[in-house]
Amino acid sequence: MTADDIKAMLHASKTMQAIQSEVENTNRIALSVDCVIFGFEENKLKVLLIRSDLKKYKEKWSLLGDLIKPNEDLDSAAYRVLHQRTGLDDIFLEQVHTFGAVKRHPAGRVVTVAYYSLINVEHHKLKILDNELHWQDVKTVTDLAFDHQEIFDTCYKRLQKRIQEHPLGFNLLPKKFSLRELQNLYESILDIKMDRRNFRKKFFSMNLLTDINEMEKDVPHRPGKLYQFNFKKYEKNKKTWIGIDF
Amino acid sequence: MTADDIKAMLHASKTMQAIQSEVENTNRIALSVDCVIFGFEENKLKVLLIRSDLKKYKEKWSLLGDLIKPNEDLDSAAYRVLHQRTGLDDIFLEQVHTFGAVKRHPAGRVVTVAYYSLINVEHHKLKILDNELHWQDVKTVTDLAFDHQEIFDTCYKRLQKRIQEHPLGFNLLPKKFSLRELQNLYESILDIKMDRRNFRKKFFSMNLLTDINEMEKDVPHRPGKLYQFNFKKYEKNKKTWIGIDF
DNA sequence: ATTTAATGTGTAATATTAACACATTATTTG
DNA sequence: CAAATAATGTGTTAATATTACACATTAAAT
Repeated sequence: MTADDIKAMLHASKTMQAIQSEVENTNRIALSVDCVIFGFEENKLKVLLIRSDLKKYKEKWSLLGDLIKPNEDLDSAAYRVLHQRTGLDDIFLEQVHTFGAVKRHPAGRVVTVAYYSLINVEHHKLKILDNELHWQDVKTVTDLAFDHQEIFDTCYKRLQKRIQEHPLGFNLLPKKFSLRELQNLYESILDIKMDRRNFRKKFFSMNLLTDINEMEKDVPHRPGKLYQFNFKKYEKNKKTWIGIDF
Repeated sequence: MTADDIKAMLHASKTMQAIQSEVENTNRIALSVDCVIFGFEENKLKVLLIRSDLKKYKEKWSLLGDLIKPNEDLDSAAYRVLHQRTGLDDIFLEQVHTFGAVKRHPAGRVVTVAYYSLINVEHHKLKILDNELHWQDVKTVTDLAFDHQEIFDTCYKRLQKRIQEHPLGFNLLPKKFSLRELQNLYESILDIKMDRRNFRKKFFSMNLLTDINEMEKDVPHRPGKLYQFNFKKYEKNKKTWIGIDF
């Protein structure tokens, strides 16, 4: 579509002109993205938080976010925030919900699009030198700044749901992992205990794991086998996942 | 929080000032809501569409939407659009996804928050006098204006998923309905055939239906019993719903 | 009185999920 | 080097949930 096309369209439609005028003038709103960045460390599900900008919220932590630029796609903005903070590309990212209460942010009307992402903590460990940032156990996240607690809760619930429907968990693990690590991951995310035999049976029956004939090293007990995630057969296994009720 | 509090905060934080300035000036974007309004009529799942504003898209249908006002909550904007078009209050509404590609709308940068809603067609039949509006069978929705096809597809998939997890379907039915109507609804939404006996067994076992001791009237065959939806026991039945795989 | 088009009902086979225990192995400790 | 430790690895049975399937019944229409 050329500029002339657009002009022609605009002249052709009164309604359209009205929209155009509104778009240009009064009805614009600041838009941001906020990312709930999950990582798995020390057998705990953690979230990356930053000290709040505002004096009033100085003691509180908040999610990582930024304003969306006028020429930037939503997802690009979310990726930008992630890349800036973690140095990682190619990150799992899912849009969750848009929060737009008029008074949600003290700086004025800011509507925010919330994403969560799953990252492999090992891959970017060196990047968090900044002491404004830290990884926090999700179980202890209770009082974030602004409406970020609500955003976090919503994203965490979404993750809990998704992980029972799709094999997302692998994004949080190193390339090679043991079944214990995998089960710990699920147990941390869902905050439940699972039966080891049934868990193993389930994953093996789904053909998602490739046995790479390596063993764990430097563990103070009998080492377990290491596996890799096998994406190939995933599509065939959409039906049931981990049989956990909420 | 008083105005002075805000002022104090703003002076206290350089970053905050920067945000404030950006919020006020350059980084604002037009925001809209678009609603995929579902209705159930003649045993078909339908969607309410409006003829497109734009000359270029004159032959195409589009979703109902409007710009969000600077002092309006997101959900309020969606409710407003629904109320304006259907005259109904107290409508089932769920936010689905926010679409924000820079070039998604020919009128310039407009980010849109998509909702779907479920309405009882009987309740508002009289309101659609406007010939710019019509109900269209979802099966024939193939070429909407702008990116509305993508929005529609996303919302329809969400509905298909949700209806297997929660008892939303009742929002589309009259207060009293037969099991045939209920099953037709599920079959239309999911675009599958279901076994009648198993369907009935499932719903009865969930204690969601109240037998009101009335029968269908004016049907050209043996009339069925009428039921009402019973919300009371819903929370207890979160686990399984209609056992359909995707 | 017959045809029509639906309602209403139960059981058996299959698949999935849940519960449950013991021998094995590498490491660490005494 | 023997014992203790802390994990891995493995199979079966019971309970539950899902699927497949057929015939008598009823009210209205012809």
